[in-house]
Amino acid sequence: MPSSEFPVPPFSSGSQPGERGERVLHKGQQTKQAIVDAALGLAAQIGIEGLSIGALAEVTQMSKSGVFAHFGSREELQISVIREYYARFADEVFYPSMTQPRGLPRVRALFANWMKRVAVEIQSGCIFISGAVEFDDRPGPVRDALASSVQAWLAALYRAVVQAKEQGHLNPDADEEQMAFEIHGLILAAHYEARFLKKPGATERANTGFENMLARYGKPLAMKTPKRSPPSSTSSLKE
Amino acid sequence: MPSSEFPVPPFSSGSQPGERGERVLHKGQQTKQAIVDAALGLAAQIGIEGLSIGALAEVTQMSKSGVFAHFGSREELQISVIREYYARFADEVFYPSMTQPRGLPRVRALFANWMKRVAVEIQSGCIFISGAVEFDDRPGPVRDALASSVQAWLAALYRAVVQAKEQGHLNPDADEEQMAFEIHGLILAAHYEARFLKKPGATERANTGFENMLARYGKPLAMKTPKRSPPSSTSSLKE
DNA sequence: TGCAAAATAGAACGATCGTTCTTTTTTATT
DNA sequence: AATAAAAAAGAACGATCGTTCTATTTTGCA
Repeated sequence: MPSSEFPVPPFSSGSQPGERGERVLHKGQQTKQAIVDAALGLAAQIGIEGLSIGALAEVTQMSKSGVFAHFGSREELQISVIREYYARFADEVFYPSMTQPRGLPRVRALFANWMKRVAVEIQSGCIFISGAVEFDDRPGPVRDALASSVQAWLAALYRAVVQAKEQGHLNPDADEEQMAFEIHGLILAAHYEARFLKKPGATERANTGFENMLARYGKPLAMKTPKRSPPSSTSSLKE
Repeated sequence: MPSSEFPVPPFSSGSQPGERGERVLHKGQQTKQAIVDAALGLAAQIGIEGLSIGALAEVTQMSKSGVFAHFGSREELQISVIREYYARFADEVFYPSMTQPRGLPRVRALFANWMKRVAVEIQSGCIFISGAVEFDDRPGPVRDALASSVQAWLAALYRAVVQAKEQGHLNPDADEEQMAFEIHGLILAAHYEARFLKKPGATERANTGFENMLARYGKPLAMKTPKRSPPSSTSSLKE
């Protein structure tokens, strides 16, 4: 029961064909993957709502109905895109950070990897941000997939902060939820000012803000004397 | 030359009819105002891009062409909405804060009034946020109107922080741009977590973050001895 | 190699979009 | 009250949207 896992993809997935037992890689599934890839790039730029089957057919050099047949509805296409985005986010940000030891190092890694991704998304766009705006007032399965994805990620970040405090890397009165909130704010501000306002130096400001935050919440330097760290039952850095 | 003014509305307004000399209030102008009002409410919910003339005609009980005639194009309608939103933002957040004395009190007022507005926008939506996402990749006059509006506001916030440092209310090595950036992040995080994720307590977290920030950047308590404040040439709180 | 199944294409649907043009109604002024 | 101007309505346009249905092509397996 490894608690370090990124929560099981929080999608009420309608039993995706081909994800279960079958070993044969049918042609349809690989073109479907190609469509999702193209849709992801398109959705990052113009948003999940802006995603149209016609434009997607043009990009993939297919017919509208050919594209459509793989999903059965636009909503299912949108959810597939969110699922793919979620998986990549986990691969690029979450899992690499898990190689770092629990506590502050892992929190730092999560933030650093997140920022590395933000630097790219300043050009390409971030679905978790644009989607939040598009679906904040629009209930339905797409919104649910989006919200549960974001919540899974923010929960993972929060858990890492909690562990940092447990490890004694943070001030005992540090509020973990508050820290996660402020980190989130730094990312959002960087994205806003860089991608929309095209203001330079936004990512550096986010990094500075993160360091400032750690200086505030981190163990005060006066107490930096190495006292015996409480031996964690499950030692080492695995989880 | 009052430098405290919210910058002249940064719109390359094509000489709005009726805004100049004429005293007579023609019927058309007041229905146009009614349309803009309705459009503002609609745009806050579904976004500036989601704004459609058909839906707007339904809300205002008019014909599509009747609505359209007042603007000549959808873009001009969108810009009118942004202009209106900008004016209301100035009236609700900026001008009331200017009654506070220059320095930290005014910065606090700006943030407090901003948060007061955010509390409402969590229900109704914020055009400066949704618009940023919608137009971060879409050049044109609408984007220009939006960006210059946001920049004018952020510049006003920045100026207030600079003044706070000038007044000796902040640490001498406090970075004003960094502070404005972090404040912006707090607002964005509050909006994101409250409006999209429906997580409770987001506005309180933003307030806490603001206080934390002031505790970090503010004058250290040790120096709290009331030294003669440098007499400002233009005394009092007017500007 | 043949043949069923899967994958893709093509055409058409109703709906909505912004916009244009024409006609009718309302307003403001003499 | 008459009249010209302004405001609003109505109808239609081409385009795009998601979706459905049918036909064609491609694939994978016997």
